[in-house]
Amino acid sequence: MKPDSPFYENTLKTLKQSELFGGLDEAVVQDMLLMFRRQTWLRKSIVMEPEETIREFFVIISGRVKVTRINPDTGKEFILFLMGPGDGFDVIPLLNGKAHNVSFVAMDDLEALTTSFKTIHDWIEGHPEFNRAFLPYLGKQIRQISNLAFDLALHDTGTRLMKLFLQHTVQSNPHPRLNLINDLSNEELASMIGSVRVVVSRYLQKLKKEGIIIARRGNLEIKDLHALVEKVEEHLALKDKR
Amino acid sequence: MKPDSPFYENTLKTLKQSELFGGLDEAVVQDMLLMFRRQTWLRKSIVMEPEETIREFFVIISGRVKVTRINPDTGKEFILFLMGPGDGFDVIPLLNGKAHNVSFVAMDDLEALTTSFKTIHDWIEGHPEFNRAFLPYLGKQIRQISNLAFDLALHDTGTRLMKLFLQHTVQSNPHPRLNLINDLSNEELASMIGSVRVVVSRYLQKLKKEGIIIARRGNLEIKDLHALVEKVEEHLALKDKR
DNA sequence: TATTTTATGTAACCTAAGTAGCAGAAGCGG
DNA sequence: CCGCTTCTGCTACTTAGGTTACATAAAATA
Repeated sequence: MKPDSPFYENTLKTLKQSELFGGLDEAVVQDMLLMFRRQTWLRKSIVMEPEETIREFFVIISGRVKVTRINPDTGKEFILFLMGPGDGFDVIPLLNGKAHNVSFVAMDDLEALTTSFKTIHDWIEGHPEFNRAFLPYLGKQIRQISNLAFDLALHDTGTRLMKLFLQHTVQSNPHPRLNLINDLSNEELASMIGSVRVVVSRYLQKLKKEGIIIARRGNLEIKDLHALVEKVEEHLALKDKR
Repeated sequence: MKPDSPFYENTLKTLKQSELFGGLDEAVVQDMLLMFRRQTWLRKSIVMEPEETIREFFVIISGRVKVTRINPDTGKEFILFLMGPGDGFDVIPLLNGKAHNVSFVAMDDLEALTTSFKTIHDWIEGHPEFNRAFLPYLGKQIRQISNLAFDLALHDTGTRLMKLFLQHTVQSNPHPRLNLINDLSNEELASMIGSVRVVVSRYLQKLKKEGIIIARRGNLEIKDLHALVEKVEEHLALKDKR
């Protein structure tokens, strides 16, 4: 992407705010931008399949991407995590050059930067300072995935759903906001916690009746964050008493 | 550890065979050994708690370590993974310096090298070639954990148990060997797949009756690997037909 | 060897969560 | 505006897998 591109300013701004590139000198980011090209996808289109994970590297400028695997036998989908503006993927094949068995699917109309894997590798070699952001970023992802595994193994579906909400809640006035997941369908929420639509719907009804959340088609809101936090803890505590 | 230590030869040998240090020049490994000290633990003792994960780094010389988290409310334990000789821990706090919410417990009498986090950090800075082994090692762990999460979300308990066996099977004559998990109790197998003892026991009985495994107290063997592989696939395929 | 501890097998029972099916509501595209 | 598709809510039903309990077997310890 060249500095005279109509998208240049906006792209640069997004990168400067990102966790992965925000800490670098602006000059370095500008150098880097020269190696990327801008590309767009429509909502619901597949950005990358497993075999391609060792060819191209992407950085999201706008829109969301889900990282999923599907059980080929039941057709059931599981979303490993969601990514938004500033996130880069796929970082795992960067580590050992082997393809990663997941698909990347656009959840909104998507705008991303893309470049070949080789370019990224060369660039990392030449800019060791990048590791100061890259390694912690990686660390955060590993923790997130481990937590997901623990939750699946140790908590029931209701608890996992509430924890999902808490994880994506950011404080703001007058109501806390639900980052990244506020407009997901019950179906998609279900595939983030390893469950199915009907069950998620059941729990959502309960939470609505208790006045903890507000949920309409495509709009989810935390009404009473305090109660939600308490309910997650209490739920666990109750089990304790048995 | 100094070269005149009675354990020196054996330790060096283990490191040279390990994934993490095997690729380094012997001289470099010898340098590194000077910074570590040897320490031992009894079976079942706690090697490290979450708060300590940013203080010391360990490399296993002999024995196994399980990486676990316990649901404080139900007491249910989940084993994220097992580590054996040559494995190093904890690598995750190395990435971003934050404590990792897991405990490390010795499953056998354990012999490990240990050094301060700072020493490791300094050493990594000074030996960038270490990254050539470290990053792929990290990649392998992330994949393993992701697969665990997918399995928990997408497969039933029986399938997860069989997949656990397959993952730890290494070809050898006359029978395939079950690496790392061949002597685990039903209880421990259960906590590796997010289930409970009774259920694992049920599935083990079935597999025994079908002549696929041999299981006695503290000794698990794959009798018919081919049938096991087939059963995992068939199991999935059956579901498909429904 | 006797005694205690720990692991396993198995049965009866219970419940969370999944399946199937349908009606109504909301949103979308023509 | 109308028809079509996609979501949501809800009911009835099924089932995997968790809980509890106890007897037996194997190992550890005295």
